[in-house]
Amino acid sequence: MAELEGNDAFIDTNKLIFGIGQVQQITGVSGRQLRYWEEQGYIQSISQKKGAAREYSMHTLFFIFHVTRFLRSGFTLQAAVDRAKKFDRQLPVLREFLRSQLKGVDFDKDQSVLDFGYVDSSHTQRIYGVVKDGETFFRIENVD
DNA sequence: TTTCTGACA
DNA sequence: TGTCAGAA
Repeated sequence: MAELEGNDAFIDTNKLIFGIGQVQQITGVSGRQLRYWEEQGYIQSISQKKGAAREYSMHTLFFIFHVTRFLRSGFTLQAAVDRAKKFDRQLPVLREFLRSQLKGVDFDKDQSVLDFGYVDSSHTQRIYGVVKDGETFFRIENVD
């Protein structure tokens, strides 16, 4: 089982800035909408002063992307934003859990196996997450 | 050329 | 929300 490398970031994602034109191309949201959403307080641009060109953080870009997904699902703008915010709060938790609990990933011919380590402190069982044929499920195995 | 604000449909 | 005008 290969060990997972440390998660030290090589790129400071906080320095990845996007202009409104780039956001339009990437998310498909029009500049008119982006300005309106900001005016309504749904999104924020980096220090939006006077007539200066707006700049968006990568985090905001992701947020906008998620809002559009919920909009396509039929939610109102307000509801889509609420959903996106909720999703945003979940990400750090998911990342923390995976970073600390995922021990490694094995790739077999017909399946991928995620090693989540021991089930408890007794270290008698190990739990795996399996991805096979488009399905996902857990598997617990006794440790020799 | 791109973006900004304001305004009209 | 799209689009247009006039100004950075």
